[in-house]
Amino acid sequence: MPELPEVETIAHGVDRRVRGRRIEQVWFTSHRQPFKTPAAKQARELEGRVLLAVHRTGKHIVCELGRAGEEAAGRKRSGTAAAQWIVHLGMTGRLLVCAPDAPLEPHTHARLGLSGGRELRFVDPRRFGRLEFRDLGSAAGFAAPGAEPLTIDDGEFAALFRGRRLPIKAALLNQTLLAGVGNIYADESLFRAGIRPRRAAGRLTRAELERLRTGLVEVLQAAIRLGGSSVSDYVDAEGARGFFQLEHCVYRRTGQPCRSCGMAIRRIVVGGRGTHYCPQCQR
DNA sequence: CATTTCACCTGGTGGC
DNA sequence: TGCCACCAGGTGAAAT
Repeated sequence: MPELPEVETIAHGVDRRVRGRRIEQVWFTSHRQPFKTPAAKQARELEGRVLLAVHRTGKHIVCELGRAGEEAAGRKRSGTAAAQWIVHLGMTGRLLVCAPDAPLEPHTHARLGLSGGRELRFVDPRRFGRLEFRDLGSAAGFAAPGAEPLTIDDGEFAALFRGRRLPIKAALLNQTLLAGVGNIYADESLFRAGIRPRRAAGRLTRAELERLRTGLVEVLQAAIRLGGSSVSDYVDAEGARGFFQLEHCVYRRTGQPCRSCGMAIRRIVVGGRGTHYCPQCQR
């Protein structure tokens, strides 16, 4: 479900609600699929640690953790992290902060009981999400392989696609090139830049690449401002929907008139993913 | 190596 | 109402 703007919204919301809290109890209610680190090890490692900060890297949510037994840091200060809990939401994952007596939703795989009486819950019907624990004493901190779309400059952006023959749409989705772009924002940024999704990535002109980077940054920032896109069931850390789906120009608008020229939006398949574009505005 | 396809899961929707 | 095909915000392994 979530791409960069949705993950950013969730990470920020979780951070505000859990920063400085201690993880007092851990329940992992599923023992297959979502655990990149074995469930028992995660449960053992998480218990007693303080949540220092929560932030986004690519599509990953990174929870910075203090040492077990460390003093709760309070809401403002954040000490040096000793470990990380890394959450990837896959297609349908949700990370929620709620009251401990809130009804337990189906497919709740993890519950962290926090000091101050709230719970952090991981819910994921399709189980494409992943939970990982990292001890920073023995492993490096999490780093997404791809570049951050919000901060990369035009030169680096152009270099990502040089010599590549795959469709630009598929290249945008490749997380080892850019971290955080998914199906919605790939389609929306290509519309803003006036570029057909099937164009070979390495064949785009310098001017087109600049329009693409600018369009991508603008669409991601606009989506973050509106709390992300709620296409079906996406909600943020407190269960609120986003509103950027109302601003989509092409994504899931097959057959509807282009907001710019009125021509019917077309749907094709590129790289195995549903892809939407305006045949008039995108060349 | 670069690129494409498919499997992994469950649930919602729309046609008949 | 029921059944079925198709669709889905992601990724990584296997095949080409």
